[in-house]
Amino acid sequence: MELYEPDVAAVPVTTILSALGDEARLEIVRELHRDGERCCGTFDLGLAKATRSHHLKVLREAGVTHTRIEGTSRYVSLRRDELERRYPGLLSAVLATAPTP
Amino acid sequence: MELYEPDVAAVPVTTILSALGDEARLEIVRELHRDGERCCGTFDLGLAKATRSHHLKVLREAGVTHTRIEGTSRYVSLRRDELERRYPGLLSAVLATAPTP
DNA sequence: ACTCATGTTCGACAATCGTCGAACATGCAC
DNA sequence: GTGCATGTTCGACGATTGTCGAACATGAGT
Repeated sequence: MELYEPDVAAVPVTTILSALGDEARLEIVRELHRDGERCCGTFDLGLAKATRSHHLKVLREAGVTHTRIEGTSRYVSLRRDELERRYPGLLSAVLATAPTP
Repeated sequence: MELYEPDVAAVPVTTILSALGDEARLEIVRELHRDGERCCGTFDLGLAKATRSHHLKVLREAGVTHTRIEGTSRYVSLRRDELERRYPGLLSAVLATAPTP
Protein backbone atom coordinates (compact mmCIF):
# COMPACT_ATOMS: atom_id res chain seq x y z
CA MET A 1 0.00 0.00 0.00
CA GLU A 2 1.14 3.48 -0.84
CA LEU A 3 0.50 6.82 0.78
CA TYR A 4 -0.26 9.88 -1.26
CA GLU A 5 2.57 12.41 -1.14
CA PRO A 6 2.33 15.35 -3.51
CA ASP A 7 5.14 16.91 -5.47
CA VAL A 8 6.38 19.79 -3.32
CA ALA A 9 6.40 22.12 -6.30
CA ALA A 10 2.71 21.42 -6.87
CA VAL A 11 1.66 22.41 -3.36
CA PRO A 12 0.60 26.05 -2.87
CA VAL A 13 2.94 27.76 -0.46
CA THR A 14 -0.05 28.78 1.66
CA THR A 15 -0.81 25.11 2.21
CA ILE A 16 2.71 24.51 3.50
CA LEU A 17 2.59 27.58 5.72
CA SER A 18 -0.78 26.60 7.15
CA ALA A 19 0.52 23.12 7.83
CA LEU A 20 3.46 24.59 9.74
CA GLY A 21 1.30 27.18 11.46
CA ASP A 22 -0.09 24.84 14.07
CA GLU A 23 1.68 24.32 17.38
CA ALA A 24 1.25 20.56 17.45
CA ARG A 25 2.39 20.10 13.86
CA LEU A 26 5.34 22.43 14.23
CA GLU A 27 6.40 20.46 17.28
CA ILE A 28 6.34 17.33 15.15
CA VAL A 29 8.52 19.07 12.58
CA ARG A 30 10.93 20.24 15.28
CA GLU A 31 11.35 16.71 16.60
CA LEU A 32 11.83 15.34 13.09
CA HIS A 33 14.45 17.99 12.49
CA ARG A 34 16.26 17.05 15.67
CA ASP A 35 15.93 13.27 15.49
CA GLY A 36 15.57 12.44 11.83
CA GLU A 37 13.16 9.62 11.09
CA ARG A 38 10.64 8.86 13.79
CA CYS A 39 7.97 6.27 14.31
CA CYS A 40 4.46 7.76 14.47
CA GLY A 41 3.77 6.49 17.94
CA THR A 42 6.83 8.14 19.42
CA PHE A 43 5.30 11.59 19.23
CA ASP A 44 3.90 12.38 22.63
CA LEU A 45 1.95 15.56 22.08
CA GLY A 46 -0.69 15.10 24.74
CA LEU A 47 -3.25 14.44 22.02
CA ALA A 48 -5.42 11.50 21.11
CA LYS A 49 -4.16 9.01 18.56
CA ALA A 50 -6.76 10.15 16.07
CA THR A 51 -5.64 13.75 16.35
CA ARG A 52 -1.99 12.87 15.94
CA SER A 53 -2.84 10.84 12.88
CA HIS A 54 -4.73 13.82 11.49
CA HIS A 55 -1.79 16.19 11.99
CA LEU A 56 0.62 13.78 10.35
CA LYS A 57 -1.73 13.52 7.41
CA VAL A 58 -1.87 17.31 7.05
CA LEU A 59 1.93 17.50 7.05
CA ARG A 60 2.25 14.67 4.57
CA GLU A 61 -0.32 16.10 2.16
CA ALA A 62 1.38 19.49 2.37
CA GLY A 63 4.55 17.87 1.09
CA VAL A 64 6.41 18.45 4.34
CA THR A 65 6.93 14.86 5.43
CA HIS A 66 7.58 11.46 3.93
CA THR A 67 6.10 8.30 5.40
CA ARG A 68 7.65 4.88 5.10
CA ILE A 69 5.56 1.85 5.99
CA GLU A 70 7.17 -1.06 7.77
CA GLY A 71 4.90 -3.69 9.18
CA THR A 72 2.22 -2.01 11.24
CA SER A 73 4.43 0.97 11.96
CA ARG A 74 4.94 4.09 9.92
CA TYR A 75 8.16 6.01 9.97
CA VAL A 76 7.97 9.73 9.29
CA SER A 77 10.75 12.03 8.12
CA LEU A 78 11.16 15.53 6.74
CA ARG A 79 11.42 16.03 3.00
CA ARG A 80 14.34 18.34 3.57
CA ASP A 81 15.97 18.30 0.15
CA GLU A 82 12.78 18.81 -1.81
CA LEU A 83 11.63 21.59 0.49
CA GLU A 84 15.02 23.22 0.35
CA ARG A 85 15.06 23.09 -3.43
CA ARG A 86 11.60 24.64 -3.74
CA TYR A 87 11.75 27.04 -0.77
CA PRO A 88 15.40 27.59 0.08
CA GLY A 89 15.87 28.54 3.70
CA LEU A 90 12.25 28.06 4.72
CA LEU A 91 12.79 25.14 7.05
CA SER A 92 15.80 26.59 8.79
CA ALA A 93 14.04 29.94 9.19
CA VAL A 94 10.98 28.34 10.73
CA LEU A 95 13.11 26.22 13.02
CA ALA A 96 15.27 29.18 14.01
CA THR A 97 15.65 28.64 17.70
CA ALA A 98 16.06 31.83 19.69
CA PRO A 99 15.04 33.49 22.95
CA THR A 100 11.30 32.95 22.75
CA PRO A 101 10.08 34.19 26.11
CA MET B 1 -3.85 57.41 17.79
CA GLU B 2 -1.55 54.44 17.78
CA LEU B 3 -1.94 50.96 16.41
CA TYR B 4 -0.83 47.94 18.36
CA GLU B 5 2.18 46.25 16.79
CA PRO B 6 3.84 43.50 18.80
CA ASP B 7 7.53 42.87 19.15
CA VAL B 8 8.36 40.30 16.49
CA ALA B 9 10.37 38.26 18.96
CA ALA B 10 7.33 37.97 21.21
CA VAL B 11 5.08 36.53 18.52
CA PRO B 12 4.91 32.73 18.32
CA VAL B 13 6.24 31.54 15.00
CA THR B 14 3.01 29.63 14.43
CA THR B 15 1.13 32.93 14.53
CA ILE B 16 3.35 34.35 11.81
CA LEU B 17 3.05 31.22 9.69
CA SER B 18 -0.72 31.16 10.04
CA ALA B 19 -0.86 34.82 9.07
CA LEU B 20 1.14 34.06 5.93
CA GLY B 21 -0.79 30.87 5.25
CA ASP B 22 -3.78 32.59 3.69
CA GLU B 23 -3.91 33.35 -0.02
CA ALA B 24 -5.30 36.88 0.37
CA ARG B 25 -2.82 37.83 3.08
CA LEU B 26 0.12 36.35 1.24
CA GLU B 27 -0.88 38.32 -1.82
CA ILE B 28 -0.78 41.48 0.30
CA VAL B 29 2.70 40.53 1.47
CA ARG B 30 3.81 39.88 -2.11
CA GLU B 31 2.62 43.29 -3.22
CA LEU B 32 4.29 44.95 -0.25
CA HIS B 33 7.48 43.14 -1.09
CA ARG B 34 7.30 44.33 -4.69
CA ASP B 35 6.12 47.89 -4.12
CA GLY B 36 7.27 48.83 -0.65
CA GLU B 37 4.80 50.95 1.30
CA ARG B 38 1.24 50.85 0.10
CA CYS B 39 -1.96 52.60 1.04
CA CYS B 40 -4.62 50.21 2.42
CA GLY B 41 -7.13 51.05 -0.27
CA THR B 42 -4.77 50.16 -3.09
CA PHE B 43 -5.06 46.46 -2.45
CA ASP B 44 -7.60 45.11 -4.89
CA LEU B 45 -8.15 41.57 -3.73
CA GLY B 46 -11.74 41.15 -4.84
CA LEU B 47 -12.84 41.27 -1.22
CA ALA B 48 -15.05 43.57 0.79
CA LYS B 49 -13.46 46.47 2.64
CA ALA B 50 -14.24 44.83 5.96
CA THR B 51 -12.45 41.66 4.94
CA ARG B 52 -9.40 43.49 3.70
CA SER B 53 -9.26 45.42 6.94
CA HIS B 54 -9.43 42.15 8.83
CA HIS B 55 -6.55 40.61 6.89
CA LEU B 56 -4.39 43.69 7.41
CA LYS B 57 -5.10 43.49 11.11
CA VAL B 58 -4.06 39.84 11.23
CA LEU B 59 -0.79 40.66 9.49
CA ARG B 60 -0.12 43.63 11.73
CA GLU B 61 -0.82 41.71 14.94
CA ALA B 62 1.42 38.89 13.74
CA GLY B 63 4.27 41.37 13.54
CA VAL B 64 4.52 41.10 9.78
CA THR B 65 3.51 44.63 8.81
CA HIS B 66 3.84 48.17 10.07
CA THR B 67 1.07 50.71 9.65
CA ARG B 68 1.63 54.43 9.45
CA ILE B 69 -1.34 56.74 9.81
CA GLU B 70 -1.57 59.85 7.69
CA GLY B 71 -4.85 61.68 7.67
CA THR B 72 -7.63 59.22 6.98
CA SER B 73 -5.29 56.92 5.12
CA ARG B 74 -3.09 54.18 6.47
CA TYR B 75 0.13 53.16 4.83
CA VAL B 76 1.27 49.59 5.26
CA SER B 77 4.76 48.18 4.87
CA LEU B 78 6.67 45.00 5.66
CA ARG B 79 8.74 44.85 8.84
CA ARG B 80 11.56 43.35 6.83
CA ASP B 81 14.49 44.04 9.12
CA GLU B 82 12.84 42.84 12.29
CA LEU B 83 11.52 39.71 10.59
CA GLU B 84 14.91 39.06 9.05
CA ARG B 85 16.64 39.43 12.39
CA ARG B 86 14.27 37.05 14.15
CA TYR B 87 13.67 34.59 11.30
CA PRO B 88 16.51 34.94 8.83
CA GLY B 89 15.50 33.93 5.34
CA LEU B 90 11.84 33.39 6.14
CA LEU B 91 10.45 36.18 4.01
CA SER B 92 12.61 35.46 0.98
CA ALA B 93 11.80 31.76 1.22
CA VAL B 94 8.08 32.39 1.38
CA LEU B 95 8.26 34.85 -1.49
CA ALA B 96 10.39 32.49 -3.59
CA THR B 97 8.81 33.01 -6.95
CA ALA B 98 8.43 29.90 -9.08
CA PRO B 99 5.74 27.94 -10.89
CA THR B 100 3.13 28.04 -8.13
CA PRO B 101 -0.03 26.42 -9.49
C1' DA C 1 -6.87 -19.23 14.82
C1' DC C 2 -6.67 -15.60 18.41
C1' DT C 3 -4.54 -11.67 20.47
C1' DC C 4 -2.01 -7.63 20.66
C1' DA C 5 0.07 -3.36 18.86
C1' DT C 6 0.10 0.33 15.59
C1' DG C 7 -2.46 3.53 12.99
C1' DT C 8 -6.31 5.15 10.10
C1' DT C 9 -11.05 6.39 9.23
C1' DC C 10 -15.60 7.69 10.65
C1' DG C 11 -18.99 10.66 12.63
C1' DA C 12 -19.65 14.23 15.85
C1' DC C 13 -18.82 18.30 18.30
C1' DA C 14 -17.08 23.02 19.65
C1' DA C 15 -14.06 26.59 18.27
C1' DT C 16 -11.99 29.31 15.02
C1' DC C 17 -11.85 31.61 10.57
C1' DG C 18 -13.09 34.16 6.31
C1' DT C 19 -16.60 36.68 4.55
C1' DC C 20 -20.09 40.32 4.18
C1' DG C 21 -23.28 44.53 4.85
C1' DA C 22 -24.27 48.03 7.87
C1' DA C 23 -23.00 51.21 11.13
C1' DC C 24 -19.50 53.97 13.00
C1' DA C 25 -15.17 57.01 13.45
C1' DT C 26 -12.00 60.32 11.65
C1' DG C 27 -9.94 63.74 8.93
C1' DC C 28 -10.03 66.70 4.71
C1' DA C 29 -12.28 70.12 1.64
C1' DC C 30 -15.73 73.13 0.50
C1' DG D 1 -21.09 73.55 9.58
C1' DT D 2 -22.13 69.71 5.49
C1' DG D 3 -20.50 66.52 2.72
C1' DC D 4 -17.13 62.98 1.17
C1' DA D 5 -13.39 59.55 1.35
C1' DT D 6 -10.82 56.18 3.93
C1' DG D 7 -10.92 52.58 7.17
C1' DT D 8 -12.45 50.15 11.36
C1' DT D 9 -15.76 47.74 14.23
C1' DC D 10 -19.90 45.17 14.93
C1' DG D 11 -22.87 41.29 14.52
C1' DA D 12 -23.97 37.50 11.69
C1' DC D 13 -23.38 33.72 8.73
C1' DG D 14 -21.36 29.44 6.56
C1' DA D 15 -17.07 26.92 6.08
C1' DT D 16 -13.11 25.05 7.84
C1' DT D 17 -10.39 23.18 11.60
C1' DG D 18 -8.85 20.72 15.83
C1' DT D 19 -10.37 17.49 18.86
C1' DC D 20 -12.16 13.09 20.55
C1' DG D 21 -14.04 8.14 21.17
C1' DA D 22 -15.31 4.30 18.73
C1' DA D 23 -14.87 1.33 15.08
C1' DC D 24 -12.02 -0.53 11.67
C1' DA D 25 -7.71 -2.37 9.10
C1' DT D 26 -3.38 -4.57 9.04
C1' DG D 27 0.59 -7.07 10.38
C1' DA D 28 3.40 -9.61 13.95
C1' DG D 29 3.67 -13.10 17.45
C1' DT D 30 2.10 -16.86 20.11
